[in-house]
Amino acid sequence: MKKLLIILGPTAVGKTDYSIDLALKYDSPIISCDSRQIFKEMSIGTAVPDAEQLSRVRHYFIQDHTIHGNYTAGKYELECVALLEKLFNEGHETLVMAGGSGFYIDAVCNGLDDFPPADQTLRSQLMERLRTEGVEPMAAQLRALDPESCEVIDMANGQRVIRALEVCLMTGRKFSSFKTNPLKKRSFEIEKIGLTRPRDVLYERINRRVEVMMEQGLEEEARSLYQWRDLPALQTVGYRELFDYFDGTIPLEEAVRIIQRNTRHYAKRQMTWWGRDKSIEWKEI
RNA sequence: GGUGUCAUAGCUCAGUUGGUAGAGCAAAGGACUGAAAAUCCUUGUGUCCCUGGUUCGAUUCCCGGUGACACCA
Repeated sequence: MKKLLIILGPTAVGKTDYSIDLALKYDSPIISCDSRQIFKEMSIGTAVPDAEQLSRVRHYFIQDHTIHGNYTAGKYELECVALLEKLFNEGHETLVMAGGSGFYIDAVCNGLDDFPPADQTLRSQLMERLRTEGVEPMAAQLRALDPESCEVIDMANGQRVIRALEVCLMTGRKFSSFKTNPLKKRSFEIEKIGLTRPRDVLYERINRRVEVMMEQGLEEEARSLYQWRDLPALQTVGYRELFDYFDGTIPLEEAVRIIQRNTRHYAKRQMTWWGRDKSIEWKEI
């Protein structure tokens, strides 16, 4: 049986080096599963593998999409599963996947339901409403259209309410009616290995890595992307904080400190996401 | 050596006219179906430096320690 070996873990834990060793061992390319390293416009702040690492193993989904294309987990599921099928058909027995985007990993492992993708015009209208009216009126509208959803989704979460509302409005069907949780059958076996480190060690690595990013020129990279700051792809730790600095809202030192803190928070959220996945075999490195 | 000030959460500090305490920052826990590095929810973690005294009761007042800082020698 063909096998997909997934290396996951919080940011800065050391997935890149670990997965390269593993890929060499299995003579596999690395299929990245990272919602930000996928963008070609970003590199320092997303900590993509460096040229030397990329030359040792063929990588997929590293800097091969644009921030202007509103990429989503749904697209990733389609593209990634298609790629996996192709590579397995070419003869690979084991394929190595590595990344920290839990939602993307689950999309590949279990599949997403067949919700319609967002309509950008409607999406921006709803976002504008959220900005001006707040969540409550929109939550009330959703409650009227789809009471079942209100039981399940967090009605204080503007993003979730918008998404559910937009599906209801687009299709005339209840958002909840799409949600059937059918585990999609994959033609390969899946093994998940979670890399972990003691919390204090991980936080130390994160703090240090942010400093290194600054030395490598993160500020310049962010400046070159400043004009696109409103794109979803740029709602990313390491960039937004510098955008605030460019605005003059906060001093540079403060921005760096907040990048470090937000990265720590992000790592913690990743661990929470994986906490309930009992199929992960954890390894302290 | 002398005098003075201070000692409270991980950090910086507030406060209790004596009834065992709260802000900011940091942190912890959780949710998650096409923005997911996003978005949202919840939570105060404490020998109030240590002995002893006064008191029904001391983190608070008093004596004595210890430590830090400042000034004077």
